[in-house]
Amino acid sequence: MGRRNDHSIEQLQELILKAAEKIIEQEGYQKLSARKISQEIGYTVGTLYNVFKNLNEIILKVNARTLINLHTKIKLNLTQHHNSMPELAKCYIDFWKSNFQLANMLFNYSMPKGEEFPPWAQLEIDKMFLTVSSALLPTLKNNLPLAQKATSVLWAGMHGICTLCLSGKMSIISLENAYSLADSFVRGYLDGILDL
Amino acid sequence: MGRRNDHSIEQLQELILKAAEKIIEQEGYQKLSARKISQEIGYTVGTLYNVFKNLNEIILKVNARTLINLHTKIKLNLTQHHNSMPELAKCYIDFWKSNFQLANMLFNYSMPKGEEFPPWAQLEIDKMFLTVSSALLPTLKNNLPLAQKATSVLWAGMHGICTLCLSGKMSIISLENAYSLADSFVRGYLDGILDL
DNA sequence: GTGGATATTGAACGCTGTTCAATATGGGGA
DNA sequence: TCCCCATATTGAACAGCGTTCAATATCCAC
Repeated sequence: MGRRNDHSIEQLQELILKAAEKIIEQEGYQKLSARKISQEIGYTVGTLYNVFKNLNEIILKVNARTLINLHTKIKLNLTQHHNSMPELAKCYIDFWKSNFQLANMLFNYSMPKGEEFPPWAQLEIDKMFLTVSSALLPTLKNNLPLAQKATSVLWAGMHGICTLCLSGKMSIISLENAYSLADSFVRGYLDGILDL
Repeated sequence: MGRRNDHSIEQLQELILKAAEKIIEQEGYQKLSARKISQEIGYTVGTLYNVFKNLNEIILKVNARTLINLHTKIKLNLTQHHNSMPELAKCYIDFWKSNFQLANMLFNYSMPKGEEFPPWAQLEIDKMFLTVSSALLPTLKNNLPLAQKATSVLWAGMHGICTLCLSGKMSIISLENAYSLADSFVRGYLDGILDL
């Protein structure tokens, strides 16, 4: 068709990422394909590769958006509920519930062999860790190493609960008791490490 | 080539599953392909489809083997260490470390849309749950509902720790402190729920 | 020895990510 | 106003994917 100039590169980026997110939420990230995206935005495959290096880069950018989205929700929840970890756990489950496919991709997508995780992604994750560990610090007698370890454990634990509950792989762990498990986990663990 | 009769169907099954496991451990399950398996075993693709319904079925059978393997290790560990949960946690991490790609597939592979998780897979998982919750029961004052919930939490938590540590996605949660996190988690949580 | 049963093949189909020469067009200069 | 060139856009091409199935080559019973 030749030159069209309907959209700037920035607009195309946004179109592509929005389309990718739509497809992922509808069909899962394994079903995402370059041709589907291009069809969705009314361009052909080639255009995607003018705007992004490849599909991997598109997925990374979508993950970055999901991550920032999650971080924003976490910060809001912490201020609203005065750094309550049980409340944060609920918030985390809610995020997984309403963004299951995107959250799934965020944590399960693995780089093609040879490629390295981009530093900005690590940085964003580290920032989120800092947000949580700071909120946790007062509860744990301002013991910083303990707060960091607890953050890791809480994070990994909530990740496990959400993954297993929402994937439906463990019949015993069903969605309805995700909240109940998370509550038992957060309260039990925080209570336990204060004793030890 | 026509009829060859080098191997019985059972032998072919074993050849295929062994080859699949080899490829998965080397390259990850996303890189598994029918043509790679067939090349590995010295047959052509068509033969795979005489023995198994499709690639999905092969993956499920590999997962079943991994699951049984894990269950065996768990049972052995529980008897060797007198139902110690911290020891079981170590055992679980070790299993993930030495079978990372297979464990990864076991927990992350999701069925093609429309297909349902086979009942025998659910059954095997439930059996493993029972093994752990039975071992946990005496520690928790023979409170069965509590033991079941605790098993779910411990399971999900260990799953999260292993996933995040071994995928290397969280720079803060590194492999070296997987054991340390797991220990804090198991001891802290079990101590905590006895208090609450 | 021969014929039928069947294990094995491999080409074919429609999908995938990615590349890149060809092309059609918007906009600046004359 | 017209034209030309820079370039945004295209779509055919390639290799690889899962899956199917008609053709085939071989084994085994008779």
